[in-house]
Amino acid sequence: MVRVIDDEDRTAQARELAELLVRSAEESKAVFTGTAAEIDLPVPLARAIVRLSEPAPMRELADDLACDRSYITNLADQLEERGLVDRVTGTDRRIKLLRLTAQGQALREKITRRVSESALVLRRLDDDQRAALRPLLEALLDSSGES
Amino acid sequence: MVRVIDDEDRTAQARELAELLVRSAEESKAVFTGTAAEIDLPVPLARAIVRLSEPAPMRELADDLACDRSYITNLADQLEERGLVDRVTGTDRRIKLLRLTAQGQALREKITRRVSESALVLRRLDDDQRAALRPLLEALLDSSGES
DNA sequence: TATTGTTATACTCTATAACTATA
DNA sequence: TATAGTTATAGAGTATAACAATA
Repeated sequence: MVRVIDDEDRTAQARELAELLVRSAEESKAVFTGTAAEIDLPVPLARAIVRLSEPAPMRELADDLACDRSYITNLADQLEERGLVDRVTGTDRRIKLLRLTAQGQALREKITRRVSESALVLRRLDDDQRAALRPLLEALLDSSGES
Repeated sequence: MVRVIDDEDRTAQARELAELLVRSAEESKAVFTGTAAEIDLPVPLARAIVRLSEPAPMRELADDLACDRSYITNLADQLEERGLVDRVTGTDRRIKLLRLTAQGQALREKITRRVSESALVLRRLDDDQRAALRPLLEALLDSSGES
């Protein structure tokens, strides 16, 4: 008895799989959201802090977070108000680096530690499962085979 | 030579994996977003239409889409303006069912067909890869092992 | 009294366009 | 003239609270 998968089945199953994928990612993101909430920090600010492992030009942050420069100004203002970053003028005086304050660094460590501890990929998958998952996601993301 | 994975490695790799997962889902969602754009329909309206395979109480839709009842009213207004749904009073007269019009149904079919055709899980993974991916995502989502 | 849907309002996230300062 | 950041403004998406109708 040969296992045959016709196109209709395949499509229906693919849809289910895509939904699973999106839900998995959403649950994973929920861990981050929850951590940010515990710390009483809006998610966008938390995301910015995590990227600031070292001082970075605002422009660079805009590229990293895939958003407009003006929005980074907005985030920087909020982070500054909370005493979490300083703006440091660069040697090219047009550039401003965002640098975590001591308080900002402490918060960054807290966030990354908590997120790591509760990451779903750690809590729900074992080493083998993680090893199996990676190449599949890489194949999914690999745009070299783009149609 | 034994392959040892210490905790620090594991955490770093898990973070990478979580990022891959989120990016995969985002690319998958981008397919949906692109389809909605082609059809000139805001994403939330497209999502609602997809759920309406058959008439459903607004309340139910709110549960499905995990949002507030008032927001469903908002969506329903927009869908109605576009001639894509009707509001049908239920036998319990408090309830209103959202029902796709002929035009709405046609649009729904167009959306689901296009999304299926361009789904990343179909275009980038083969049958075996999809079969391997599913149980991993299920393990990730399985909350029975919740801590 | 509890539930469904509606209204008015407001908040969060993010972008666009025009601007200033520096290069 | 091109680039970095800023300002003012606007838009999308979504929620909260108070309300009306029905159960």
